[in-house]
Amino acid sequence: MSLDAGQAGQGTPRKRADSVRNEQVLLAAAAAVFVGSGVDAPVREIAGRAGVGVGTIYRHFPTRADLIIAVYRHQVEACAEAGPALLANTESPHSALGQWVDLFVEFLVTKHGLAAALQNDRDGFDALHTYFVDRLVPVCAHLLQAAVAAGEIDADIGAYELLRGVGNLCAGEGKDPQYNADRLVKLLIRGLARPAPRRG
Amino acid sequence: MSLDAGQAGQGTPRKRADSVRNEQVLLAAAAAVFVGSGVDAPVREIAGRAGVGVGTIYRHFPTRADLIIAVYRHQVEACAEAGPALLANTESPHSALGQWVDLFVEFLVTKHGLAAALQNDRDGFDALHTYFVDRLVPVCAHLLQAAVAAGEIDADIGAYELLRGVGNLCAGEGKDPQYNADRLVKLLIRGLARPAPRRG
DNA sequence: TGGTAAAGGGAACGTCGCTCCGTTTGACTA
DNA sequence: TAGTCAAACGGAGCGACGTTCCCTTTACCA
Repeated sequence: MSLDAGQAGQGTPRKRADSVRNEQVLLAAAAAVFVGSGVDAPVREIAGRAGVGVGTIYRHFPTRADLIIAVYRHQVEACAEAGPALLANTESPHSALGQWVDLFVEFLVTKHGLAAALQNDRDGFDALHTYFVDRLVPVCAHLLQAAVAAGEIDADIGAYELLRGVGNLCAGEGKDPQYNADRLVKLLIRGLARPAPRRG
Repeated sequence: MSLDAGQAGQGTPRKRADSVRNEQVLLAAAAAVFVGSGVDAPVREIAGRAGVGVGTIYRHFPTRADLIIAVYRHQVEACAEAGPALLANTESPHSALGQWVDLFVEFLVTKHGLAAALQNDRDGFDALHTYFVDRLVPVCAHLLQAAVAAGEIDADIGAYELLRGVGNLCAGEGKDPQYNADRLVKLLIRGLARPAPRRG
């Protein structure tokens, strides 16, 4: 096994600054391209958007699966961190929940691509899936809780249940032009809202 | 819908002889290549095996889905016709059943490829699927019946059930090197056999 | 048997994933 | 601060692919 990584700060911080910067840029570019063109998007498109050469991509992510996995973890993390941030910056918790679910839906594109890319590696996929569940369910639960506390929604749905439902709504998205998952998800979230007290 | 095909023999038999011959050759070649290299096999490989140019393939089957559908129908038909033939030419009906299931398994490669190629067209796929069931279940039932009549197997399994079971055993075949569907199918068929009467 | 439209064949084009290697650059040392 | 050097970069280039285009061949009918 190689302990070469230079984060423990033994004597020499190995990673060059431009390298770590490019890795971040690549993850962001790949995420955007996946959402726009699917996970089968050409490598050159990702490189172009990131403003780097294709060689750089292959240096950081030797296989397409490596790239997808990295984007996936990156997005799980970003999605998880966005939850509390949205809650803090948005007046209504229910609205924050809606915005957060939008992020979640975008991210599902990568997740579904991941499943296709890891057909061979059931174990690897399962590991990433439990990571995904463990990381995001609490965030969603937190948002739900806040909305309940604010009296905006009822407390009759669980976080896992909601995420699972949204995920299922997005299954097969993009295949059938008749089917628009986004719209259905929006409706679902709107349906969570407690009816406003009648005025009169 | 186009009724252009020239089989009703109005005035002029439109189709040229070499055209129909090449179409048959192409279907056979494509079927063989699909089994050997999967449904994503290069067009040139199919053309090469058929001994024709790539242009000829595109003339007959403008899209890959067209080709796969045609191979699929062709194989369903061939598989259906092979049932009675095997029964007539093989001493033991149970053995005939085994050989027939081998054909069926080969054919499943195309069927699974079909599902992938027709993601957009759920209706088209469903139509082909019911065609497949309607055509092959009776053939399988006939083989089972013969084996039962010969006292080689028990009558406790239905044709649909058996085909479904074989189909499920073959799901995901080729992805995981640990998993060999062929072997399991063989075991399943062998398991149908009635134990030979004890001697002694 | 000759004319003709259908069918065939395959070179050629554009795109893709991926590699390879000359060039650039960040980081460490003297 | 200047010099050194390995790590990182970029993109031309390779081989393989799907698809098209057009010239050649051929089966059919009068």
